[in-house]
Amino acid sequence: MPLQPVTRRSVPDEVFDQVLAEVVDGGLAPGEQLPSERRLAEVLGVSRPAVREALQRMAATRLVEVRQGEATTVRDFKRYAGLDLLPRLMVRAGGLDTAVARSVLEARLAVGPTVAALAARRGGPTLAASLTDVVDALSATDDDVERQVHALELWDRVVDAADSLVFRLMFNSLRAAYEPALEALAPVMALEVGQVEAYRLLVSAIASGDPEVARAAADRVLRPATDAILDALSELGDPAPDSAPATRPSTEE
Amino acid sequence: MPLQPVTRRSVPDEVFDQVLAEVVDGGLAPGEQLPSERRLAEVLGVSRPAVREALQRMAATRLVEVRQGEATTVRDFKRYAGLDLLPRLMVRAGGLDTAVARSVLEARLAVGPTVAALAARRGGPTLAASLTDVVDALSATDDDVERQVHALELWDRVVDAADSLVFRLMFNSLRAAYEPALEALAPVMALEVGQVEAYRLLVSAIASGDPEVARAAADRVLRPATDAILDALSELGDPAPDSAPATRPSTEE
DNA sequence: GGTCGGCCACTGGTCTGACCACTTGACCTC
DNA sequence: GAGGTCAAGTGGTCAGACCAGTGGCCGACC
Repeated sequence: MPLQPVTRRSVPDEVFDQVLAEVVDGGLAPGEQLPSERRLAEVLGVSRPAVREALQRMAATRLVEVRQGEATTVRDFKRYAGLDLLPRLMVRAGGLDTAVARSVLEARLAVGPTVAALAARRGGPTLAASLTDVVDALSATDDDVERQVHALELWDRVVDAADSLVFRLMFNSLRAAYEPALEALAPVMALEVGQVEAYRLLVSAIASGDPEVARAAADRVLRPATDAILDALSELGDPAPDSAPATRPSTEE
Repeated sequence: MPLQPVTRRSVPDEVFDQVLAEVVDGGLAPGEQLPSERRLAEVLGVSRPAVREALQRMAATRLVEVRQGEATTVRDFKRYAGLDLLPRLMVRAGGLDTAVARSVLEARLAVGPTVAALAARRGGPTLAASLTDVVDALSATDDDVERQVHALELWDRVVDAADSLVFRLMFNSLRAAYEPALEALAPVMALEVGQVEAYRLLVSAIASGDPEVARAAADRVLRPATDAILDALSELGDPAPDSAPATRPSTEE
């Protein structure tokens, strides 16, 4: 294997990940108190600023609550965490969390057509050409990874055309969860990104300016792969074999 | 006015907000370089760890890119920021951003019915009673703020019943943007949270277990106020009067 | 003259140790 | 017992130092 680039994880990143895992995987229940910054620093063998930086990021993500003079307490992440936490939850305990993957697909199927409809209503005169360019690029390659990249780019432009900040941010969050796994997903996504004709229909539907036609076309693009993967997921049920098992026994106090 | 609780903003918070405003309001374009941490600390009159903490949070939000040995550069927040940034974007430059508010309403109208449909499909036998409790509480008060709180609680439980993490996180993000403005929104939301009957229909539709009926009922709850507010927004157009004008002239380098 | 190499200035990364500000609860006084 | 006081522990902040990369300058070698 050709010399992988060295990944340098910063100390605060490391701390953040450890505490996050503890919170997300249930080692620390909501309401529980974290060790003090000094104590954590001592236990983890790092300086207090490093711990502090990690905890502040946790607080910014609404995963813990920190108040001066009191101990830092764990919040209920399921109730308060934002969509930005999605990437971290996709791969809980060392493997893909199938329940989370399922819900990503559901959300995609629900939101995609709506975005396409908005894009149809609001897209400017140059939109059609812009989208066609991307589909041309998509159809020009046989590589499933490249196709996924082009499909993402297509959706990116559709989202832009929809001119709705919330959908834009949702898309960004979902992409952030999706992109790291892009190569691993190539086999399962091949079905979707291979349907060049469906994409072309979507583009012309959006260009036509009819929201409902665009909505239906988007559904046609997304549904086949969504259904197929959902079926596959429900078949293999809960366990996620293959990958390494959980590695955090949470014996720590 | 009865002695508001003192708000203590931490130094890193303050720095974060300032840099964020600079990035979001366009004072710093994507690709531009931020001053060095030392320089920023000097200019802002705070310590370097404080600046550092703020910049790390900016990086965690994907608003800047920081690499050791190089200057920290601004990223295109519209392309990379996640849904968690929404609260900060709602009130750009001192007033409510109407374009953002519009898009929140659109998203709500698109996602709400889908969530209701999922809840109908997956809700357990105890769901109906749980939802009815909330609607009872909602109908028992005349105060529009309280009603909003109950409506939020209702949606919270519906989202729980939908059993889909992504929608859960979306809801959390949207709520985080919505809750701070809850009191200010009481007048405009009165129309929606006043329709007790529509909520009751929604609950029974979800309880019936028919996804499409639930979807329609949710639409009926959300659409009136959504349309009304969207109309009002498009009438008053771009300018947002009343509130204080922008206060950051971005003359700083 | 061109290129390679090292030096240097500058960036972020991390640590140490200190002090401030706040909360809590025990204790002590009235 | 009610009140205030105080000490201990928490997070908040700072100053200063050093480590670790990056990129450009510049001289030495080919």
